Amino acid sequence: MAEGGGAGGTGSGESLLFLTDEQLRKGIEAMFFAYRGFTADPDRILAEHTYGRAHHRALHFINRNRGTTVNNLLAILGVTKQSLNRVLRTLIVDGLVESRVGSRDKRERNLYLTPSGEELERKLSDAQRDRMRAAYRAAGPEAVSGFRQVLEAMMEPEMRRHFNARTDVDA
Amino acid sequence: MAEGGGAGGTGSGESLLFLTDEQLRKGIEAMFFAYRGFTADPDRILAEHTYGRAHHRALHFINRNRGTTVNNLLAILGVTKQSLNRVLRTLIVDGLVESRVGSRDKRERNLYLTPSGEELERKLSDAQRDRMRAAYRAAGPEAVSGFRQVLEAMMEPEMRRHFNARTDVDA
DNA sequence: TTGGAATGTCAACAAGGCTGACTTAAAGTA
DNA sequence: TACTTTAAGTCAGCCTTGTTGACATTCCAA
Repeated sequence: MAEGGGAGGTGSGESLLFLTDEQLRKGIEAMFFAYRGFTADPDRILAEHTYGRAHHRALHFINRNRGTTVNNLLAILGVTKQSLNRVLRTLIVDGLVESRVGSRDKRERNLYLTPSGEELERKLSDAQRDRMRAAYRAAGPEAVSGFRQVLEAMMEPEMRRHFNARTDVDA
Repeated sequence: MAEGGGAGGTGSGESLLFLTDEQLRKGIEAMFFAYRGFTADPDRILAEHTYGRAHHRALHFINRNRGTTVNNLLAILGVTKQSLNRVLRTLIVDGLVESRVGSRDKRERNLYLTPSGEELERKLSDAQRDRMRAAYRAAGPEAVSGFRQVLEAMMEPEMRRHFNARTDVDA
């Protein structure tokens, strides 16, 4: 199965045969429907807290890049600072995120989750990981590898950089 | 690789070993970053037309299910009728979508793309398929199969039904 | 003929994007 | 030292797209 399906290939593994319009459109729809499933569980939890997806994203990436600066978070999330700031402010006021003045550069703010911030992040993350785990199990390890390869190839180069960047910078 | 990695398995192919917290979190981030890439090209085109993603989705699914009813579209898109109606109205006024009274049931409206609706749909779709094609090529046919399997497993059952439903109902 | 289904519309609201302008503080530089 | 740049935060206003709730119309079917 790995190489020669049968018909098409010239032998160099180009395999253009499966890239039909229909195949590509099905891939597009798969992304659309799957993304809805992907966000469904966290969305339900967030609604109980009057938070939205934007809060989830902030919590997620602060947790993954502890001590990250606002500017770095901006680059990862790809939104304007006004938009992020609105979300960040509520998280800070609600005591889920702590903003510490940078030690090296005092203009910067380093962001951390507080214990209750970690608690909500874990709750959201648990729900999302449960679904991801179930999907991975259903599809099997080989499928997971392919899944990751296609997703990575689909990213904008700038985002791929962030994706592959070392988490847990801390410094 | 498909079966015995080495360590973990009891032999019954459970393969729990790769489902670490880190693996799952990377999968989550991959979905996030990839979805941004997935929508980036159509978004740029839509901005020129003062349309948004909601318009794109409507055009896409009307094109795929020609003659679909509003109710069916509602179920596929998973939004309220008021929300869809706002988008649909602008597309009808702008002459991209035609709404015909149902012949069997005159309460229903069957939706079709007009020639200019098809033109915009194709433009958006071309851009999105180009990226999908590039990702598929970069990852290879086996990866594509895995990609599709994981995405399908991630959908809500209701959405999976729509995903697997026959397109081009027309009737 | 009456009830319910499908559609459409109005109003009001919220989340979360955006732009633009501006302030403050710190750091870098000429 | 004086000027410029950078990081962060804020205010105001706008847009899209989602939500509820109320209500009118049409028309099928019991």
